[in-house]
Amino acid sequence: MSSLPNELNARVQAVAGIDPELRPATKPQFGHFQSNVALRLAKSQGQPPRAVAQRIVDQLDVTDLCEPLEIAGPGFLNFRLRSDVLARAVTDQLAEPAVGVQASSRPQTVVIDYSAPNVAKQMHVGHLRTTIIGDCFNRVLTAVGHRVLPQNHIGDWGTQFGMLVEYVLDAGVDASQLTLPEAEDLYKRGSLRFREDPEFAERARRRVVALQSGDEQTLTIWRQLIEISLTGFNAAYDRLNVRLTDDHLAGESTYNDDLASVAAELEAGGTAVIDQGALVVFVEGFNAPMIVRKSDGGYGYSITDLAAIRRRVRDLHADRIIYVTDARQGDHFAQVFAVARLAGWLPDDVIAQHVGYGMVLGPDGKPYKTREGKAMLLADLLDMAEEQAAPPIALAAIKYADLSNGLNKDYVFDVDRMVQTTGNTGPYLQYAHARLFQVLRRAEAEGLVVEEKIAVLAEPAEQALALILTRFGEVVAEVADTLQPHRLCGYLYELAGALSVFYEQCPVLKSDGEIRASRLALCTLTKKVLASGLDMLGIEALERM
RNA sequence: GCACCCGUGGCUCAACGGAUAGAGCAUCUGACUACGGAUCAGAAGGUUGGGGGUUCGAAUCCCUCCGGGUGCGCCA
Repeated sequence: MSSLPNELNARVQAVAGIDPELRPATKPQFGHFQSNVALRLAKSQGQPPRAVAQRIVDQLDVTDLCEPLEIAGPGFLNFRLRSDVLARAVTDQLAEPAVGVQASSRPQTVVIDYSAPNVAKQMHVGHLRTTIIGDCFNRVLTAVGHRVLPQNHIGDWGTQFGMLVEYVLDAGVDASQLTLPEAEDLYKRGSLRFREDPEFAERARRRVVALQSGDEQTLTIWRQLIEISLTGFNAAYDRLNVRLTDDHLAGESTYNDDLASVAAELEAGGTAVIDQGALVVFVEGFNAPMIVRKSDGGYGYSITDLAAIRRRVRDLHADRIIYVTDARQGDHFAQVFAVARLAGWLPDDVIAQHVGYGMVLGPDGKPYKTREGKAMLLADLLDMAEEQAAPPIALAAIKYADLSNGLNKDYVFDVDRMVQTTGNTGPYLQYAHARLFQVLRRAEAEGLVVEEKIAVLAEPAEQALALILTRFGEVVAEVADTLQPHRLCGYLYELAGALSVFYEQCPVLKSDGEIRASRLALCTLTKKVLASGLDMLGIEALERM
């Protein structure tokens, strides 16, 4: 079924001839929806905007949906829905299991590449963002009916593992018994020794060869390092309450066996050429070529991304591939996509997009570092927040702070601000939900039957709330399309605000009859929409706080 | 040198080319012993970094300058 705004939009379009671009009214006195269609038509029709507007109003019959139309200002059309129409809309919405979220008319297979921590290293601030954002995309896209395939492209391959394995053997430790922080410590000590001890460096290089040629002892230690890293990662994912599991692992090593054929295919097709001893692809618009194979015969980092694209399209049948990484990798991915298109691995009908996020800044407005200048650990950030609030609230605070700003912007990690229960914060939304839960629980305890019908919508506060509720589906669809979670955040915040006003002005339990029944149903719908929206953000809708 | 991102009240952020640029925090004033006051109502606070241009209309698009950040062959 089409939503009310869509229905209205279509009817106005039928009369006006162009898309009226119906939008929620910017102010209450402008009604519920506004259109500037007359302003846009005025020039081509050679008439004053208000005259054009009048002509549209004369020809338009929407009396079954709206109050009489108004022409305002320079020629805006203002629409106000009839309260019975609005009441029916929210009643219908309440009856839907998805409370207004529509399944996409064109379901896709969507690969989302996110999180991607490095083996033998703990997760840090950067991983916090990619993991939270990727998880949100996963939830939103799943909610609108797409088949989502998360891909955790962990850093489990590369020359550094030669060094690490060699150091583990030297130190005589049992890699299977390490914790992740201990492994990271070994990694750091190994790197140091690699730089200072030429003899060790030479052995480490030979160890890389052993790893690549499948030496059993080397592989065993390598696998143990991965295993203990996964234990650490999964603990972090549990704590973050994100949906990533081992099923979504597809680390760099996954594509190892593909690299030779990727390089060969590029070279055979003439896409890649030898330049200064390296196999590279020159792409128009980039001032440096993409390195496919280095002059020493090793592969560059981009080739793994190419191999991954090839598989994601060929084997996973992706219609859309989304990369959630640091904004600084924007150029890199633009180039990888361009090469993949040239090579034919990324057909025109498959969307590939890089969603770059900004940095997390410390209180000083600079990239968040520890006192020693290292990247802040993810676990430490969570600890800081949990000093200020209970874990589910602290987590909501962090996630909401991350998702409620434009993704491409840097943001300041200010714990005190994020855990506030007032203003545009995660806890404020949780509070709104908990309040509703309590009201409904009391209603139940008092033996009130919560009817699933909103019959009366007389008060402005009720109407305002109902109107916002009906917009839920389109907001979710928009976020699925534009990948801008802050729009969903803004919507939910607006909803919670309208709820507070309603709650203040319209007694629920203290009213009675049809009014009470309607208000209880309105509360039920609001609670469901809040819970659904919060869930898409990866935030737990608490019943009590 | 080339490219990308950002610049909006004291602070943190919104605004799909449309009406008087919206919220929150902080500040000030209020709200029935209050269905959860972890709330709500109100006040004050703006030349949207500067300057040009396009448009009936620009925070938004174009040009230019300033300021901050980032990326640009063999690290990922």
